[in-house]
Amino acid sequence: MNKNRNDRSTSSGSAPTILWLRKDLRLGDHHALKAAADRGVPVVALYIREPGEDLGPLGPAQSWWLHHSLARFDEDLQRLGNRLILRSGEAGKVIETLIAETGADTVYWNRRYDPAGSAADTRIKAALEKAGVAVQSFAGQLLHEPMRMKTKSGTPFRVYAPFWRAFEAQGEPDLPVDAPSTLPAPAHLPKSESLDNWALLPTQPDWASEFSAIWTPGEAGARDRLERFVEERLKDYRAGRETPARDGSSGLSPHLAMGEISPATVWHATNGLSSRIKSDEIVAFRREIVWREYAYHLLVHHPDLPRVNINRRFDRLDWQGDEDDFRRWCRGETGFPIVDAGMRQLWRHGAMHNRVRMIAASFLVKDLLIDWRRGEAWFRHTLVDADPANNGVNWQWVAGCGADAAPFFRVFNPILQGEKFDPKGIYVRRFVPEVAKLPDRYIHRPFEAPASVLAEACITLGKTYPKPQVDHAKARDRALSAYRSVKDAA
DNA sequence: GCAAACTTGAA
DNA sequence: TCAAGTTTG
Repeated sequence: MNKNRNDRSTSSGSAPTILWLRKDLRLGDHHALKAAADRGVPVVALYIREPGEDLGPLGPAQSWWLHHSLARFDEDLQRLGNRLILRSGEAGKVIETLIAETGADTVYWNRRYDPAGSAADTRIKAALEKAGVAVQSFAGQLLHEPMRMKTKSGTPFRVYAPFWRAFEAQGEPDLPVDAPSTLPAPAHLPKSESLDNWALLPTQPDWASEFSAIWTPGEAGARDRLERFVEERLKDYRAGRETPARDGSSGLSPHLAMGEISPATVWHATNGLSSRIKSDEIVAFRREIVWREYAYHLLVHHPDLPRVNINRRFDRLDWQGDEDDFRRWCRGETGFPIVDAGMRQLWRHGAMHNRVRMIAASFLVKDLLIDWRRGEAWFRHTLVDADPANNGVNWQWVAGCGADAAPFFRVFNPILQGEKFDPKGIYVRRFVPEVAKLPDRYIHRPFEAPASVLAEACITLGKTYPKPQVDHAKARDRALSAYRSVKDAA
């Protein structure tokens, strides 16, 4: 710990390290933070509100999350004897300014992998090094570096299964590193902007009112969520994650998206449990963690994937659907209860059950024939777990224009999917109370219920609950012919 | 160059 | 049963 200090003492004394934090607001398993602590000089912990990311600013749901995450992280830093410094502006300029203010001679950060972010980092690193500042970047947002994995022929993977096998062949991911016990601050802390002035919380305060009942942003909340998941839900993961009413998923995605917990921490929390929990369940969960790795692998090799069809043949697809169609989907007024339940859960909770995401997304793309990019944008706006890689990759998967060669005729039937995965309508009734009194038999198809049943359930279709936006069978045929024409044109 | 394989389906 | 077409080893 003292070695570095002695090395530097002749030139720069105890010039501080700037620790630039991004979507890695945690103390545990944070390689840049650990390395900064180990230097034994004061650390300036910096978070920059940058003007534009690739896809524009964070959506309002994730901005709500960021507000609380920054506040928690500042509290955590205070326990280590430090504070979080907030600044706005173009990152390179902000760091230069802060170097001038503090006399820092070193900048550390954890790498990011979104195309705009990593390109910016490369530029900033070059500029700082030219100015004589030492810059070091660290891994930690992913289990393995996404550019490292290659097929036997040296190309990037396009298909998940072989990617998974190659991932497994790399052996266990590195163990997480511990949080440091102190992180000394400089004698004079640089000025910080005020978090409240950043106005990250929604302007309609009632919008996010339910978020805080469900989510606890911050590292402690993430670790608590992980612990409870491993204790309670992992043993029945495969069935639980397919059952919207039970929601057996881990709920870790927003924490991972903000870097409040590292994937290595999550991975290794599922080690050493084999006596209590079947290995099939653990593998199933790990495969989901590795899907995130795979999404970043694709994003690195297809930097425009959030906007551009990976399979360019789909550029010619003749999308339909008007503003009103789109608005009804956003609001959960499609007339298909499972879709509406999902879209309303999204609005109320900032998240939607995985199975229902597929159903709702398929409905937008196939039944309404609306461009997947509009759905992607809405999800980015409303999801607390919006992730530049996952969101684009999964929308492209649903739309059929992604890296995999899924059959184009796979169209989810919202009625059958509802009956299969929410047979008792528990999930639907929770989010679509106006159909709650329907018997199970009609809960996913109110438009087929006899008049007497509707009357009994106090439903007037078109008034108390919407008529179905499309006839699914016809919509399916329309989608198939649109997709077929793209195929034939090739 | 060939065979096997491919997250999540519908009728 | 149907019905694609590419990726990977």
